[in-house]
This record gives sequence, C-alpha cells and structure tokens, in this order.
Amino acid sequence: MRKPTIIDLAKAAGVSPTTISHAFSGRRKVDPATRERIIALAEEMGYRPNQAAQRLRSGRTGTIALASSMPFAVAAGASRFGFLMEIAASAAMTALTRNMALCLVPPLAPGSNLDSLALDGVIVVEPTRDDPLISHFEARYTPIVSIGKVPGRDDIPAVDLRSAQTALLLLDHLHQAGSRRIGLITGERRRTSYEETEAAYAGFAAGHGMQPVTLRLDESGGEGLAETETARLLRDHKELDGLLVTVDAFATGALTALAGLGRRVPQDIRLATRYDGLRARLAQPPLTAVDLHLDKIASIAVEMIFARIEGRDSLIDAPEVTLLARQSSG
Amino acid sequence: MRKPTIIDLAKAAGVSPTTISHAFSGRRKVDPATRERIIALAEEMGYRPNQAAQRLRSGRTGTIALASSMPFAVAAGASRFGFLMEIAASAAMTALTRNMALCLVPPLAPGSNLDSLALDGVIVVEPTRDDPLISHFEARYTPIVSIGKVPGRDDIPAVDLRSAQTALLLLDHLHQAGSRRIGLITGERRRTSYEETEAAYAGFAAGHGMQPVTLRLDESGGEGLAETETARLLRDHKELDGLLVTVDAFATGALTALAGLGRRVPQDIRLATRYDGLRARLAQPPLTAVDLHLDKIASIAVEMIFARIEGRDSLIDAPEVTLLARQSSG
DNA sequence: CAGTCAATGCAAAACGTTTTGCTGCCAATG
DNA sequence: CATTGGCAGCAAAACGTTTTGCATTGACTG
Repeated sequence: MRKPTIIDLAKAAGVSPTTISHAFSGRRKVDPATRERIIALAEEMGYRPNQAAQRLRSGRTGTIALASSMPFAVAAGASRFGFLMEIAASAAMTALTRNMALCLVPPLAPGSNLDSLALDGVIVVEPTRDDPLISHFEARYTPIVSIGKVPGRDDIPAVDLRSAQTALLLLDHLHQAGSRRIGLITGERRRTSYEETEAAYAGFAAGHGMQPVTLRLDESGGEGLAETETARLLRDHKELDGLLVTVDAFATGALTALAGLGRRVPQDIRLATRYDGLRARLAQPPLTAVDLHLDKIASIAVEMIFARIEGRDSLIDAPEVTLLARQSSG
Repeated sequence: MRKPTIIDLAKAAGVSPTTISHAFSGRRKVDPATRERIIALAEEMGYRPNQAAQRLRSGRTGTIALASSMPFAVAAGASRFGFLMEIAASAAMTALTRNMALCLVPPLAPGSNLDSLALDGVIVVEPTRDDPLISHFEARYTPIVSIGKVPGRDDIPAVDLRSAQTALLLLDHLHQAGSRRIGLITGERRRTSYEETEAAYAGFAAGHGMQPVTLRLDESGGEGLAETETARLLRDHKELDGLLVTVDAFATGALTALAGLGRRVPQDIRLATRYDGLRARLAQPPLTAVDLHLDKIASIAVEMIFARIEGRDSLIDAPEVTLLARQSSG
C-alpha cells in the first residue's frame, strides 16, 4: 500500500484535490466543517503532502544554507568551529519545523560547485566587509539574512549580535574587578563584531581616561599567533592589568603567553573573552565570557530568512547577552 | 530570462528531451558525439536539471539525515557535541557533492514530527543496542548506515570505528609508558565502541596478568559524575597507575578527580582517552587520544548510504586510527 | 422579481523531469 | 532475399501538487 496522495484523500473526503490543497494552505476559504473533516481524515490516512511536488509546482527548493567565510571543515584549527556548529545545530532544528532542509555550505572555493545548489535563501554567519559570499548570493538574487550585520550594509537584514553591548558588559566587569589599564585584542578581518567592539572600547577608554592599547590578529593564526603577539604586546605595555579578547582561541593563546611571562591570572591581569565555548570553559583558569544565546540567535535567523523568502519583512529582536563571570577575571 | 529547462535545451540541440535525460543519466546509450554536443550546449546555456522535478519523478527526496540518540542541542553539557558536529560538517560537504541535502535530526522525542520528514536514507551515529532510532527507520523502510556498528545487528551496514584496535593501541601505549595496573572507564549504554573496548581490555588484562577494574558511567552524568565516581574508584583501587577512559568528558572529569586526590598525571597515573576533541587537547595536561579520522569516516558513511539508496552494496574500509601521544601519558 | 454578491467548490492546466514502449535504420546472418 | 538484432532516438505518460478561471448555490437588495 503506497502513501496516500492528495487525490486519494480527495476521493475519501468526497471533495476535489483543489479543496484539499486550500484546506491545508489556507490560500482560499473553505467551509470550516469541510476543513476539519479533511484534516481529520488526513490524519487518519497518514497523508503528507509530497514535498517534491509542492516544490516543483511552487518553484521553491525547500533548502536554505548556512554559510560562513571561515573554513569549517578544519576542525582542529578553526577557532570558530564551535561557534558555527552551535548555530548550525539550532538552525537545523528550527528549519526542520518548517519542513526545510538546512545545508551547510563550505567557504567559497574558486570554481566551487556552489552554483549547482538551488537555494531559497541563505544565512551568512559573521560576514566581513565586502564578503565574497554576500556578492555571490546577491548576484543570484538569493535572499540573505546575516548573523551579525554585514559591515556597511544596513540594507541586509541581520540578527544583531549586540557586540557593543557585549564589549561594554565585559569592560565594565573588568573595571569593577579592579582593572584600570585594559587592552583589546580583536581580529584583522572587518567583521561587525570586531568593529563594534573596537568602537565601544574606544569610547570606554576615553570615558575612563585610559590609554587605548589595541591589537588585531589574523584569524587563521589561531592560538599560536595569539600567544606570540600577546607576549610582545605585554612586553611593550607592562602597565596592562586587563585584557578583552574577542576570539576565544586568541584568549587561550593569550593565557599561555601570560603564563610564560609569569603574570598570574587574575591576580596580576584579568582576562575576558566573548564566545562562551568549550575553549573558554575548559581554559585554566576558566575564562569570563558572555552567553550570546546562539541557539536563540540561530532560530531567529531562520525565522527571518523564511519571512524574506515569503516576501514578508520581519524584524525580530536578538536576545540580551548575559555575563558569565569566571575565575579569569577574579 | 528564466532558467533553461530540459525542453529549451532539447530544442537548441535538435533532439528530444528524452535524449537529454539519457545523455546526463547514462541510463541508456546515446551517441557519444550527440552526448558531447549536449553537454557543451548545457554548459553554455547554464542548464541545471530542476531537482524538484527529478525528485518528483523519481520518488527520491534528495535528503539524508544524520541522527544521533544523544541530544545535540545541549551544547553546554553534551560530551559528544564536538564528535557529532565534526561528523556533521564533513558529511554535509560530501552530501553536497551529490546534490543532496543533509538534515540534522534531533533525538527522537515522543510525538516528534520526524515522520513528516521524507528521507532517502539516514546515517545513525554510534547507536546503542536496541536504539529506538533504528527501529523507527526500519519501520519506515528507510535505508540505514551507522557509524559504529549497531550492537547485535551485523545486517546493518556500518562504518567501523575500529574501537577494538583503538583500545589496544591505547592500552599498549600506556603499558609501554610504564603502567601496569590499568583501569577502564566506559559508558553505561550499550554502544559498540564500549563493548569492543571492554572486550579488548579484558583480553589485554588476561594477557598481561592484570586484574581488570572497570567502571561504567551514565553518559548524561558528564564530567561531574565522572569526577565523583573516579574518585571513589581510585579510593578502592589505589594500585591503579593507568586509566583508559573512552569518553572525553569522563576523561576530563577523571582528571579533576585525580588532581583532588593529589595523584599526579602522568607521574603517578597515566591517562588516555579516545576521541581527540577540544576537550582532550585543552585539558591540563593535554590528553593522549586517538585520531579517528572522523572526517573520512563521515564521508565514507555518506558514500555508503548513497550506495544503499541506489541498491548497490558497497563495503568501504574505515581508515586506520593513529595514536596522538600527549602529556597525560608521559 | 431581476440583479448582485459572497461563499464554496471544481476542472484542468501547469511545474520539469524520467521512464516505457515503440520506430526507423543499418548491418549482419542464414 | 527474408530475417534478426542492436543502435539511436522519439512521443507520451506519468510523478503529486498549486493555481486560475469558472460554475453553482443561496441570500440579500432595491
């Protein structure tokens, strides 16, 4: 016995397939009584609309993509692996409730087969200024929603990661814990989270009469680069008694550097980072971080991309961030 | 100008749609010259077969799922989050090359909407004996491939995780490093990796005249449970000078317990675990582990599920595992 | 009472493939 | 010369929806 189709159901209910379709989609009115009868019967017969047919007819592909310009197959080295995967897991589940599949898209390689993939929409994670992913999808008229604004592109809907707020939260915390000379380490690429953090830091420094000390690192350098560069920074700036490090891998690298220099954390210098991943939690001492509620962020992004696909315009507020004070800041 | 269809291409090439279809699928012979002409023309016109139409006609959904009976949205606590996600990333990329979408499927909740999801096949990660996921998909005639055999089910194709080999590798390593009384900590649920490890351990113990000491823990207990239980174990078995711990979260828990008891690692007792994730690498001291080549494993699983879907039967060998000796074993 | 309108439902035409059976055609075979 | 068989290719029928335009009611309006 094969799966019942809309026609089987129509026969059983004594109506036309059209009515069935309308009963489910709600695109036209059907008599409430008829509708209920249809729903009940569908349940009983185990009818499920065939997705391929729906998609063929409606022209939708039923697939959205999650794309990041960071290579995510490089599990070993990629500092953002956890970050991205935390988002992926939650986004996948939200997409599932809409009968949509979520595709993980690798970073854009030259000559990649990304074209062959038909997409209804794409979620881009923490894009950089002039990110090639953005131009790629814009050229194909694929609706985009980004997690973390695309720098300089206020027209692209985005879920705000609240990086300014996050930075201030951490800076205030470090300050209250006693740090008076706080340095900042961010990434070189121009992502909104870095830019907002830098701006917030500049404002904070000015407001507290603090000489700003900033370091920007190449993300692909990872922990190793962070270690050597932090060591250098600390040699030049012995006055520093606090460090805000936006990338978790940089933060653990910095930790190693501090240990090497014999600076105790948190007694001599306090440390805080942004993303609360395994790295932050497992570091010795555990790192003060911020709960960004990435699961919530991801499902908001999915909702937003759906709205865009359907031509609606939704603006959903991102969740507030919350401080997770740990040993590294005293 | 809309996307060209098979009919546009047929007209342009002066053949019938049938021939186009055959030229691409290879299901019937077409004249090589014709075929080349078609391919070239398709390239030029930017023709891509419409997936929805293909799927409607052929009855395939174009979706495979990656399922685990461990809750994977619980990022904070789930010890296997990294394990699963490492597999997910690689599987997604391999699936992509086949124009298939990979769906991440949450663990089977009562009344879940998993039925509504039409799947061509499913990859199940480290299932337990009598895993409800297996019966769920078997009842629906969905082809299954598992990563790590389904205990007691030799009929279900699986990618071997080589857990016996892994266990022996680690045990030999600990032994060579000087450990003479090695204890074993595994999980309570009946997964093949645990069962094989336990069997290998038993054999090793017998072969070396070593009194076996085994502890099985509830996976959901995580690091906390591992800490208390390891402490208890070590109190009862002061003679232990080595510990093989299959789950990384248990291993880090054990580490904390050892620190609490004042047993130095690796001087007093050596430690080794299986999965080489962030946890193992970031632990203090870093944990000796094994490179399971999960990325390779995942893409093999995808290949195998494709073969099954197409009715072929492929048997691809899993990659050899390799030891990653770190400080925790001296 | 004729005319209008809203409410409900239906028939049929798409959507773009793959598959099935069939038709010429040409060469080989007896 | 009549038959067989393989090769290339075609026409048409699916696959299961959604959408469009039209038909039938019955109630209401003036």
